Amino acid sequence: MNKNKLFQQFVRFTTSVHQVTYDMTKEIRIENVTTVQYKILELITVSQPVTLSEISECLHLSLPNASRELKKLIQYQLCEKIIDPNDRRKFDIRLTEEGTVLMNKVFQQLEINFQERINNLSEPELKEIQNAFEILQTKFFA
Amino acid sequence: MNKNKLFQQFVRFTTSVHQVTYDMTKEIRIENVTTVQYKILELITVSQPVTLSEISECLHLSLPNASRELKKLIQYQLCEKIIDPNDRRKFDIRLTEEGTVLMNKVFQQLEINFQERINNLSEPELKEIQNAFEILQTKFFA
DNA sequence: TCGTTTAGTTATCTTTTGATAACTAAATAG
DNA sequence: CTATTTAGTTATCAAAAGATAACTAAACGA
Repeated sequence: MNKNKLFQQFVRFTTSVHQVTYDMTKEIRIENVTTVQYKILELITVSQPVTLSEISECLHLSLPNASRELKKLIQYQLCEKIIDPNDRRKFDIRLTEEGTVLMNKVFQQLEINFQERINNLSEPELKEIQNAFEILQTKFFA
Repeated sequence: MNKNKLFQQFVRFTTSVHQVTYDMTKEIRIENVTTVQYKILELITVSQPVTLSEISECLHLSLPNASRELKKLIQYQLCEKIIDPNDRRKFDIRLTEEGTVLMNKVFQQLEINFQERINNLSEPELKEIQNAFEILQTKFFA
């Protein structure tokens, strides 16, 4: 196996992934919510409940900056803190009712964009793609 | 095929890709070069020669902002304009000697990071990965 | 030739993001 | 019980990135 060729393929591939995910999300813009704030919402949505430290780590934000941005999302009533009874320094963060409704809409739109992309593919092709996701996820992007 | 499951797999997958590419590039920091400027350098490197409009479009920068950032890269002598003789409004952008040396180093480092990731994989696994890249690139992220 | 479009520039302003210091309050460890 | 660590906050400053208006100069089209 030519590992340099594989590397070049990897570079092209990741570029495409970034391009496509950008295109799929670019139309999604929530009022008053900046890019970073949206990323936080996305993270909460998929791994709720989450602590501030986790947000900070996953999104590579300093704790002060994560705290500041979260504060705004709480002001907008899109998420809320639930203090951990076992450790009152910590708290879990969840979407509010309103935030849940909003993020459901967002993910529905995302899924529509996704379905459009795979619309013209045959059943065996879909199987291939599923398989490819799985292989890369477990063996490379683990 | 359960398309909703596939969508969820896609979401997890793209998250991982972003995570891994972030980790692989985070240590790379060129003096005085900001994130956007680095993105521009990367683009020039892989698709040289390139026009300002192409940079603007590919990186989703307005033309004025792209122009401003490019100007700085030219000041740092990392790239240069080559005016198109057929259309003197346009120009091609290329890396300078110095820029080429720098970006070679960057890509070498990237490749080292990449090789480390695939180090523990067997030859058949590498083949699988190569195949997975190819399928996703041609059938999904095209 | 003249108006229009294209490609890019310059200047300016705002918003967003990043960094850091100094802080509180709770938990934990010796 | 005290010292330290952990988890997060608040305030402040600086840098980066985004948006827009007004511009130049070349090319193009009728």
